[in-house]
Amino acid sequence: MSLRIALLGLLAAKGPASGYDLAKLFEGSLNHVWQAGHTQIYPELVRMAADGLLAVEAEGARGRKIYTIADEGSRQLHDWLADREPAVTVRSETALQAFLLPILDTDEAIAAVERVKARAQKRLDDLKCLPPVADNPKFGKYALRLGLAQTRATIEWADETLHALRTK
Amino acid sequence: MSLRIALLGLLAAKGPASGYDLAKLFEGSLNHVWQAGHTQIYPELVRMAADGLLAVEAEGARGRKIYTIADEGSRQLHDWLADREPAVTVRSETALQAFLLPILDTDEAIAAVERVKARAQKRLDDLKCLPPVADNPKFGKYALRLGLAQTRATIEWADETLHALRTK
DNA sequence: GAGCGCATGTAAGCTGTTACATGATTCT
DNA sequence: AGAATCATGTAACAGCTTACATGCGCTC
Repeated sequence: MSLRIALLGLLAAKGPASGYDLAKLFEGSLNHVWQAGHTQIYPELVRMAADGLLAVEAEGARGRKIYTIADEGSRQLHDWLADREPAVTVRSETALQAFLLPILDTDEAIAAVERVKARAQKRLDDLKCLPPVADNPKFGKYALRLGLAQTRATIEWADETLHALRTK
Repeated sequence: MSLRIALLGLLAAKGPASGYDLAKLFEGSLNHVWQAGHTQIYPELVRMAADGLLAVEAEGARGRKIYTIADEGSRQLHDWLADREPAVTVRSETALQAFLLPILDTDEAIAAVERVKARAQKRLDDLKCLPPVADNPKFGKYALRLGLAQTRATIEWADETLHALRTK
């Protein structure tokens, strides 16, 4: 379901696009928020068109199809954004490692937390140089700030945890 | 894979337990870190026993099986914790809503962010009264702090975003 | 015309969810 | 005795990943 919303959102932000375009856009903009590869995107677009959420605007060389958002698609996108209570299924390997940290002895635990910190640092850097979505700086702005805030929180947790591990 | 680790970790923390015990423990402790219901846990335990990660210590009334962690299980748990670079597949409906916020007009957007904030607030409260895992306060301590830090970051983001939306 | 990147797709397999099924104990 | 809840499971389906397949268009 959320994959549909993500695709509708990208089409709303960028206008008509092919599956390939959307897959690229996905990677460059939504990646820190939702993930999907082309193998998931292509068939989903077909289903969405069959369900009347998208229209095929044009068909070009080598089967390239340009999709546009249809009225029903806009409607569902808007309704989801305005009404949906977001589901909160957390599945974080990082948090799982944090949970089980006491199983390791101190120096192994320190190494593990250092790894978490390094990753978060890298992510922070990546987020800082994300390009705007379809030259439309509004889109993604709030999600970017949310990502930054949460990543900074992770780094602070790592520092605090390293300190606790080292002074015990 | 991570489900196995979570189950191994709980068995390491708590000692011998049945599938039902583990499902309850999961819900009460790991829920903010990883999710799994009994329909996923029961068959996984059977497979883990078949793979030699667990041993069936006893079989009681109505098919109740008590699992213990086997040496191979301990080994795999330790190796995963010590070596595994945690995968970072983010799939957050909240972040997706944040991403697409500009599609809504201002008052709808404000309402959506208010909802996010209320949920985060509730989660914060829930986290604060989590019981210790199997009377073992070490386990889950670090993950709890990580959850708190990230949830607080979300609340701060919501406040900042509400302010931005209201003064424009 | 050979090689490389572009662009689209299919298929098998794994993970996770929802719905259903069933017998055992405990409570009233 | 009947109802609730404990405890274990199965089956169908939805969502996602990995691996494979293929053909077009451009460049050298």
